[in-house]
Amino acid sequence: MKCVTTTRKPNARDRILRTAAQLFHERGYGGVGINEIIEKAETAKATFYHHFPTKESLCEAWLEAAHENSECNRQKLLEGPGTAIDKLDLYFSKLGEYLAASDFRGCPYSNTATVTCTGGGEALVRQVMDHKLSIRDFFRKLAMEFSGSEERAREVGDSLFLLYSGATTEAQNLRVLWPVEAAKRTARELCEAEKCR
Amino acid sequence: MKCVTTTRKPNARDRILRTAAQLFHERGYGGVGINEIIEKAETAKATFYHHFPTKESLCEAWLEAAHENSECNRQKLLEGPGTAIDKLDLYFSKLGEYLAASDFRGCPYSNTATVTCTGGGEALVRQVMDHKLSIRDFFRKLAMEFSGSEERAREVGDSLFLLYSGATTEAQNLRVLWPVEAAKRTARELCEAEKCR
DNA sequence: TATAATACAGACAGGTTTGTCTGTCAAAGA
DNA sequence: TCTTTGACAGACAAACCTGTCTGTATTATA
Repeated sequence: MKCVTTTRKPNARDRILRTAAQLFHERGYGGVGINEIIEKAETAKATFYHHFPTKESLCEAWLEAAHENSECNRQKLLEGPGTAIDKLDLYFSKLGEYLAASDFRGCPYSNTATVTCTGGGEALVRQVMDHKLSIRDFFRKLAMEFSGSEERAREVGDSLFLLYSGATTEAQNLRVLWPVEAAKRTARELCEAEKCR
Repeated sequence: MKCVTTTRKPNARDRILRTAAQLFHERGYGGVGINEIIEKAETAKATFYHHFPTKESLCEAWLEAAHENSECNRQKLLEGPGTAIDKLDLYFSKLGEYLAASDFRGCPYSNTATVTCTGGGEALVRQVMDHKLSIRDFFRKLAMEFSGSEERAREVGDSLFLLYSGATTEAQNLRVLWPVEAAKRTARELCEAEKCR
């Protein structure tokens, strides 16, 4: 029943998903068509629609895979060594590397949300929200390390979350890295101010 | 030569620009076609292309008009009464009202930038940058009021700018107002921390 | 060996998009 | 009065888009 181990060609579904991930990230969900995806993935249209009922379902699969990956990275960072400030520093450094490497394409979720706001896509909207709230939670957990109360940690976590989001957005708009550096610095200042509260 | 005073019908160009502004803001540049614009503006396609050589030029005109308006508002706020903290509070309050009133459509410039990243549009990219840098400057000027040095004002201004951007982005993604409230609170904390530095 | 699943190729439908073009009409100014 | 200008109507082209469909080939498993 399930398509478990049985595949004889290099797996068309994976090729499609990988190709779509790259193209969607580079040019956005609306900027890439099915035809280009299947062409670059070297597959047939019938094969595509065998694995994905619609283009939107491909988008969902892409965002879901990306979300699992990013959440795993945040989890590893949380569980790793170092203080919260160290981890924040590392997180923003990695963010800068990621943005520069992807030619300042910004956050795939935010970018997708701006395109799919109209025309149904309720599942996509939900996915974007879940991802964002997961990142918000990550910063909240970090803030727990140095904030007095849980309530205060929520506040500080939200501050860090906004700095992260703003840095990502404006690095994309301005195609520069200073927003990430500014966010990193502000985050550090925020944490230090919090410790002597 | 110039189209100065002479118009006999209620001015088709204005109608097109006004209609486009509304539709672009509601559904994004890529989500609205020429046909819908001219239909809702009750004009003809030939008239449209008489005033705007391309769809992109219409987008430029839209963003330019919006930029002038928003810059004027910021200037008035800067010149108005009250402390910098008062002005920041007011600014974020107005931002929340704006986002809620426009059904959390976020920043038109950022939204446009995600769509037009590919396919030329060098002028549009420049317009987005100019707008963003103008807002950055606004926060920098506010920070000058309570920051010790000009250098420090630049840093604090950037922090505020990122909070603003993050709040706008995440209010759009999550369709809620708390990011704006969190940004307002963090901005206030930042200012107060700066004063006793 | 037979079956079922996966893959391929590519035509096709029906819709959208931007932009061009032809031609008519009304009114302001020379 | 005549010319110019802006506006109107709408057909049309050419390119895209998503999704359907027919038909064939390969291969693992029952």
